[in-house]
Amino acid sequence: MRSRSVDQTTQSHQLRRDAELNRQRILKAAAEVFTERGLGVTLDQVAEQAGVGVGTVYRRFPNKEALADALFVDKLDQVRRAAEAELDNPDAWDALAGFLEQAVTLIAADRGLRQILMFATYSTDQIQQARARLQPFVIQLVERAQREGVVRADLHPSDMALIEFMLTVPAEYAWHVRPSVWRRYLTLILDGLRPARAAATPLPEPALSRAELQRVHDPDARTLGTAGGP
Amino acid sequence: MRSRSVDQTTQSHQLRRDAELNRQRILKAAAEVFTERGLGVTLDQVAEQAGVGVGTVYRRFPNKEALADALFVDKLDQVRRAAEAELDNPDAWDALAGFLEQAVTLIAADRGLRQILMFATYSTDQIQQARARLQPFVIQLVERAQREGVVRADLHPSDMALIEFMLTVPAEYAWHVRPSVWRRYLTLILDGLRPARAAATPLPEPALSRAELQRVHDPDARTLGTAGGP
Amino acid sequence: MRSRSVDQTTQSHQLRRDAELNRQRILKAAAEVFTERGLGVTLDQVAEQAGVGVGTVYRRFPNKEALADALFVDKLDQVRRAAEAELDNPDAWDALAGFLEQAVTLIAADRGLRQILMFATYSTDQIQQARARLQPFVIQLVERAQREGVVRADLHPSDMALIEFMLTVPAEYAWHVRPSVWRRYLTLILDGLRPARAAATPLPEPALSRAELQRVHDPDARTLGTAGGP
Amino acid sequence: MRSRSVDQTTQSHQLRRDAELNRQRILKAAAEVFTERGLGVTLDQVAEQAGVGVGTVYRRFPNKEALADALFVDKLDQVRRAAEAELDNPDAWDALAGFLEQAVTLIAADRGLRQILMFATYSTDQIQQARARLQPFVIQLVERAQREGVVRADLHPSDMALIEFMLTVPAEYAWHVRPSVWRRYLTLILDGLRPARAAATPLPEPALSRAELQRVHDPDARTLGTAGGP
DNA sequence: GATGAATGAGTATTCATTCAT
DNA sequence: GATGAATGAATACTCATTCAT
Repeated sequence: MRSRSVDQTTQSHQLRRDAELNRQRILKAAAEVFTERGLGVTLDQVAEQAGVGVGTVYRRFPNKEALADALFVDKLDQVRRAAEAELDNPDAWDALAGFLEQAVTLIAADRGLRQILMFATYSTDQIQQARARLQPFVIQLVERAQREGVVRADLHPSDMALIEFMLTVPAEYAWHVRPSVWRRYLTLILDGLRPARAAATPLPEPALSRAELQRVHDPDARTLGTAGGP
Repeated sequence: MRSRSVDQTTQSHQLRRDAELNRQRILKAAAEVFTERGLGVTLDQVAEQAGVGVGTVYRRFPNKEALADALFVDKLDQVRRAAEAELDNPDAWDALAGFLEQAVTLIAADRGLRQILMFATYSTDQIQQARARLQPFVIQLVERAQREGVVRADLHPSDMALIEFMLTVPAEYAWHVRPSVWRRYLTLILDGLRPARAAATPLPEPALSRAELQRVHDPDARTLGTAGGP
Repeated sequence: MRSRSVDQTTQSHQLRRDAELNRQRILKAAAEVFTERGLGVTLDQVAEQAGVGVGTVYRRFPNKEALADALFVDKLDQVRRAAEAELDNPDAWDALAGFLEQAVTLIAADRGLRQILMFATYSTDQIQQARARLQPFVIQLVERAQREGVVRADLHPSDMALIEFMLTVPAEYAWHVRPSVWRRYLTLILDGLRPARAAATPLPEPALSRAELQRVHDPDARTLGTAGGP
Repeated sequence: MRSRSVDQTTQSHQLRRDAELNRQRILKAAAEVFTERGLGVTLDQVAEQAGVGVGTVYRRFPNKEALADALFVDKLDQVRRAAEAELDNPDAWDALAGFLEQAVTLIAADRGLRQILMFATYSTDQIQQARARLQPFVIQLVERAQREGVVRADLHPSDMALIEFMLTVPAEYAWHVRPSVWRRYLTLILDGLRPARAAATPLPEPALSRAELQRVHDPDARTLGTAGGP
């Protein structure tokens, strides 16, 4: 039935299409408002942005967390595609480094996601599965580099995730003053990942200046109030 | 020192002392509950732990944020003392590395602080001043190491803070399963800080296992709900 | 009877039959879920149990209340049949007592109905009519008993309904610990209905024990929250 | 300290007095709105009636149920006083009957309470204690009557509560058309409580007329919607 | 100064009902 | 007719902050 690809005319499919459309709208809206204003936003705000009623959001996602998880799953799959693509890179080191860069680029662009990384439930089935889909590619990237001796031997594939998360910090921290500063620290870490090296790789970004440090947190965007930590 | 300087009526003296005592009690209580339960606790809880009324907390600190900032200032001063102490270390590299380790140890032990680092206002006068007090020591540590050629030349003193914050991530992330795992990443970064090196320093902690990754977020301790992000 | 009367296109005939089938399905489903979980269930749950969409429920019944009323009408008709049957009982007293017992048995078995009795609209036309259908039989039962002097003279037929409703209370109250305890109070009331009597009829059930009283309300089943009372 | 009765001047007492005053205001308001509109009212509505903020209500009572329980405890204590008073009645039967009448009068006057009787948690400590305070007096009333042979021998003290609850039904049912009709059924039950009797006691109220039956439920006051059953 | 009582805006979530497909 | 997606008003409860005592 579904294999007739383009032409789907049954009524129930019609409905599903509408519903799916709304689901996409909601995810898009959530990505937007989470990115702009962080996880603290109301699902009402998400609904408004999506142009649907709150009830609709709740019909698709049992609660805020589930919505955040869905976004996370989406992003994990994008990261997987990046890993997959880098496997084609003939240079094992470039592949690994390129993967990290792309992964952090994806994550660092999305403020909501950066928070999700710290707060989301990592035990959701959905997330477990997305993680499982990503894992093999990362393992290949790491093991190939180790086989070729271009990365330190004691690096473990699971370190990759932590490194990505760590690089999230400069991105979040300097979001308002210099969002790209995380590349400086990526270079630093990459230098740490080498088994041995003759010289330091020049850091690609200047450090945050004193002035930048002072403007680090945009007062408008901040709120500490009811912040329930993990 | 303070108890002798100015001559005032015993009455007001008493009051000042009481007030200061209360201030200390509140800070101590806040450190405790923030550490145990994160920034999400109510000020009523802080007040209760301190054995004072909420009103008293508000008399000492204009709002919750200011209290968090004060704790941060406290911690910055501890970090300063660590930096100061490491200046006596005859080995410039050991001094720098030792400082980083101590700094992260101080920060990583304190859950509330880890959250403050992501959420607190960094532009408070108090914080600016504490930062200013710390800065010269860090500069000395970095510059001495650079002078002796034991650290990469393009490291900037302000990088140190970002590195500390980054290492906060594995600490926070793996808090329930292996709080010490951040040392693994400290070693990695230290290797990255070297100007050149013949071999990789063995990583001191095993990577998070698959099982640990699954238990990363303690469901009891998590809450996303009204989490107001920065 | 209905299948023969009017001659219509098979089409519309079919539709009517389907519609009636659905109506029955919905009533059955409603009876089931109301009985199991009380009136608090959503109409979505009723629809699901019936295997139809919510929209279909609303096509058959203008709102939740109307559905409840329909169930009540159903039950009233069952009660009517009980009354009708008892008219054949040669003993006027036994007929009256037997009717009460059967009526309460019917009502007490159904949790949703017990709640409907407190909350439903009693002025619906449907209900008025069902009541009207029942009334003559009750009148006969009462008047025969009075004529034979086996029941107090000042009993009014309309008292019967109130007595049934009253007996609903022990049934609802002790639902989790001893659903049959209402028989104790039926006996008590029957003794009160006698014009005169030489002795008390032994009560058929023990009173609720202290332990039973404490378990009266099953914490799992209770909810007060948004309970909209009458 | 407190024994100095009238003159209390310590500050903390001052505050307690205010708080207690508000507590009383809230209880009074709750009794009023519960009585008028049933348990379905919002605590916001209770707060408004009391002239305080919702927060204040929640400061005194953790939730709606606790407030309802508190009212119930209050009422149980009034019932206890009624029982206590009736012990002085030289006629054992009159005492028992008088107690029932007073108890139902107290309960039937309060619509919220009638609902609480069906929905409240009966396992609260507060309620257990209030019940424990009442129990001995009821036992005395029943046992004295049994000793004197004026009540049926198999009546159990715990029956008294159920009888009161049962009589709540006509009160609730006929609330808008004839709130006093429950007396008719009290008489009936009292006749049932006698060990033997020569004649029926004339029922003190006429039965509900057909017209009254039709007006039984005030459409304004009804709501079925989210009614969560017990 | 200290207290803790009071406040009320704010939030996640539910569910009866409507309506486009 | 049937479906189930969409709606959004309504509700219980929290907590940072203020202020009377």
